[in-house]
Amino acid sequence: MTRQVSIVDVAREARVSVATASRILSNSDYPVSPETRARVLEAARRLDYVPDAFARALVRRRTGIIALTVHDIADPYFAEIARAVEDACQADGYRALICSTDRDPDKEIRVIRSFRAFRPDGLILGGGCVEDPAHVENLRREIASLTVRGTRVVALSRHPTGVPMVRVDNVAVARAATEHVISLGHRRIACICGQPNFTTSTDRFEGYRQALAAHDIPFDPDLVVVGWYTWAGGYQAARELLARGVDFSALVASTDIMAIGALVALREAGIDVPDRVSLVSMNDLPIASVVEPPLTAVSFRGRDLGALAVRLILDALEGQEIPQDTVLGFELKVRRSTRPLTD
Amino acid sequence: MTRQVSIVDVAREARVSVATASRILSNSDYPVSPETRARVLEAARRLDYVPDAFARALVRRRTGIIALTVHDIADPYFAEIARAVEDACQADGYRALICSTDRDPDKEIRVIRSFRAFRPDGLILGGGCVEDPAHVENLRREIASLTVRGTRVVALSRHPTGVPMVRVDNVAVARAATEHVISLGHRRIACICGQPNFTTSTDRFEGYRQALAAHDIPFDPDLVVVGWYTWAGGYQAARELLARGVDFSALVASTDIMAIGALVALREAGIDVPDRVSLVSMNDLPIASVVEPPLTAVSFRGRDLGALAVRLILDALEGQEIPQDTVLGFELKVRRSTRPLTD
DNA sequence: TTGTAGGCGTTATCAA
DNA sequence: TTGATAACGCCTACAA
Repeated sequence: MTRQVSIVDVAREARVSVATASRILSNSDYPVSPETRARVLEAARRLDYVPDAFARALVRRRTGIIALTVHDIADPYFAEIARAVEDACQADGYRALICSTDRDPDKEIRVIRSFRAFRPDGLILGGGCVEDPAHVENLRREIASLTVRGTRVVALSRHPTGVPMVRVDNVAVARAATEHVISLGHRRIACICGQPNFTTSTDRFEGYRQALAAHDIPFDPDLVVVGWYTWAGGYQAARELLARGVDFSALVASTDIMAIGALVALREAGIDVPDRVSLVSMNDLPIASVVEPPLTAVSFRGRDLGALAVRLILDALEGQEIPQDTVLGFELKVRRSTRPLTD
Repeated sequence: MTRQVSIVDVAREARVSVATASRILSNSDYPVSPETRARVLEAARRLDYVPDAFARALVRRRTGIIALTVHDIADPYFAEIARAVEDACQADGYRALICSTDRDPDKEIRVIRSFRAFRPDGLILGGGCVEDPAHVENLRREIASLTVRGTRVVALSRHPTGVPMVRVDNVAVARAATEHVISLGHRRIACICGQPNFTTSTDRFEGYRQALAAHDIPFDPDLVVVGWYTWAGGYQAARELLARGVDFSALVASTDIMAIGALVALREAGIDVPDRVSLVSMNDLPIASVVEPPLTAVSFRGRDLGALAVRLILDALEGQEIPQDTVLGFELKVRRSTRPLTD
């Protein structure tokens, strides 16, 4: 294990001072003669020199790192976001540092705290936020100590901590999904929600309620069931719903993944989608259009959220003012999992 | 934007020297009196001190970073691996630095090169490798310059660069998949392969051929079709196969994702799975058991690969010798997408 | 048990 | 246009 080749080696090899070598190798705009430049570049190439990001960060007070928290990188929704963030970072010479929080408030705090050691230039909070005042306060404090050091923070969902947001309006998303089945004549509309207390869950539940209210459909708590944001969660939730023996002709699922789980449960129970139950979901991940039947879904692009968040962080780093709340659009994609209510 | 709180501040606050503060804060085993320790810890807490990972890495010559290349973090297979790597890292105080290469050799080189700036303690090559001699040589060189500096490298697939591997035997995996349908009486067995020249693709294709040969089934190139490792790739490939008008009663897909794409294409063409065509895939991601019909698949856990790779890297960092080739097992999961050949 | 001081690789400030 | 040199924040001999 040899010592790494440093700028000192390059300077010596090119017979210039470290200062000169640095000016060239860090492509500063400091004037330097073409011959020296060529000599240094050549020396660096010959020695296969790669600047040390750590040493550089130490003096520049810029790390080139954008940290990203997600609930679970193995969840396709967050994987997409991560990919978008990664791409946007790469395009600007930044690196993404990704960590999963498992929707665990304590872990979220730990993760962000451990990010602090890396003095990231930016932090993107990818997942929804637990709406517990104590947690929000902890989070706020943790974020503040990053902000103070210059880290720009952006959240990809409604966020009670007050950080700038890039997001979709999840209330509107869920309302659109619910109104779609209402427009098809459905009145007994069940709903699979995510775990309560998360911004995303409460917003989507709220959208469901708003849609019902807007059409004078009485709210029936028996039609609402809660589950984890996984396909197993959707499966379980649908089973619970069926076990209740309540009557419903449409089902609004909070995410594609849960919808797919619910689809399996319905199929197992011999309930045809869409003949007996219309199923509508949200997100519209690629998988949603591949299952049978392809899912009607309110579609929005997680990719765009991630990419834009990076964009805003880079802008902020340049000193620009960034908007407090950027709300992206969505679109209903009608496929074969929903149909008009008959009989 | 204030200056970050450094160990100097903590030392001053606790009225000790920086050295003493460091000894406590870096939990070295250097003896230090309980009172001083308490005072320093308290000061650190009060000041909300978090050691600077960059400064620390600079002097320790350990960064606590394990880099990971994947073909695409948004591909569920790699997302699982990433998650496993992340978890294993976190458990030991390491951080994962993840980058997608898009199966582009040039990008792979660029990514690894850019990793070098971070002097990672470990590098995991998550995806299959292009078997082009020139690329392998470039890769080998890039890897060598990391190794020289102490980075431990592990690949998660057969790797012509000679780095230690943690992998499944993809030849055997594909053979098992193919032999399963053979055992069901199928003889006209089509195959959807990944892009050629990748270790994974060639291995799985080889396994398919071996199985045929072992059962005296003639190899028919018309039954082999190539596609991208995406569901769209599987869809296209299946369409191409159908367009050829060749007769087949079983289809071996190289991955679950491709199998799902193929399933859609078959369904669109009015071909029932498994009644008219038996479909078998490899990997067995969660989604494989959720589609209709649930897929028969050769199952192995990407999670295990990732977790073990981290384990080996940490061992190597401790000075242990690590095995050159660790081959993990697999298992055939028979579900409803395959059935005996009738008539 | 504690403190002093040198150095990790880089950039930036100042002089030349 | 170039070159010394002092930081950046931390750890670790070596001294006390």
